[in-house]
Amino acid sequence: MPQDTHGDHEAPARAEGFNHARTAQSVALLEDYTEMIDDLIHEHGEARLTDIARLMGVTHPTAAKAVARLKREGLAVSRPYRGVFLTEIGVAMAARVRLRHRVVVDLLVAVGVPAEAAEIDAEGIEHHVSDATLGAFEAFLKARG
Amino acid sequence: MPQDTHGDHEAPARAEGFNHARTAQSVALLEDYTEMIDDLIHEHGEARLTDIARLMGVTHPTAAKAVARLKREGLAVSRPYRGVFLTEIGVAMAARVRLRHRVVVDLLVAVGVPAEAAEIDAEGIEHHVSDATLGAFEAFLKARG
DNA sequence: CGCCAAATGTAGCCACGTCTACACTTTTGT
DNA sequence: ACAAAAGTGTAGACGTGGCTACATTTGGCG
Ligand SMILES: [Mn+2]
Ligand SMILES: [Mn+2]
Ligand SMILES: [Mn+2]
Ligand SMILES: [Mn+2]
Repeated sequence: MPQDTHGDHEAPARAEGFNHARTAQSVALLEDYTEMIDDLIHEHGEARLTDIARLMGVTHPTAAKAVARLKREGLAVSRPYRGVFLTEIGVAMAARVRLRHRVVVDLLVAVGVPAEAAEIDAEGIEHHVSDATLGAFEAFLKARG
Repeated sequence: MPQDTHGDHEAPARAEGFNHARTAQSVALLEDYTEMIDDLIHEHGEARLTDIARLMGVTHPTAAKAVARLKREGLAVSRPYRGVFLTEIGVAMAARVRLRHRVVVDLLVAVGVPAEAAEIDAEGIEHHVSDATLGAFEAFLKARG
């Protein structure tokens, strides 16, 4: 993972995209989990670890470690054997991530990608869409009606 | 990384996108390095480890490990203290990856993303673009002239 | 030719994300 | 109320991708 001691100090222009991609990847997991937890809370009133794990397609210890990282980074809170909840920051991230996810799917569909492929690919693509790109996507979609 | 023992055996539909993204990420590094090595060979006749490292934005031991993985997976060959070369499979991957990279950048630009952001974001996005999506991108671009 | 700088190899550290296996707690059902 | 089932915690293993530090080889140059 991007242990990111610094690394960027004199990277050639060519390397910029790679460094960005590495950074994006390191937050992708946080984004997916916060969005998922937010979804579960809205749908079932709480986010149980088992449900998180099942829907993320991982085993429960993997989800537990992810939640531990969310807590460490101030995005979530939880007490032993109880559900997981998002902090204010976590909720904000979830909202941002959900919007971007939807925009990406819509953009893909708008340019002709089949809905099913759009959903699947968007799950990975979304984490690499910068604000500039997101803005362009929104403008493109708006100009389409 | 996707240690992928199997995992997918009874994943709910919701998890499919996440599993795909994890798999894509596990080959992203191979794709970027093969493309870079191919670039260097075309530009300088050979791909030296130091150049690979510098252009990828990592230290040379990191690049060395990546090359070791490329060799292990049958994508590259090299002898100690000499340059790195791609196998037939490696060359094929590089060609495929380069095409997809270009199509992604073109698509982004076509929908209004600034060129600079398009280049940077494409470096991450490309690895999550399925064949179906790539085909749709190409069709969209063609229909634009 | 021989030396020195640059390139490459290698060892070893760390953080992460995944898993299995097992321990413990909570909930459920009779 | 208690036993069984389900959920959760935790330890430990593994592969990966970063890094630093140091050893070795190559190659160019005086
Ligand atoms: Mn995602
Ligand atoms: Mn998403
Ligand atoms: Mn890339
Ligand atoms: Mn690329």
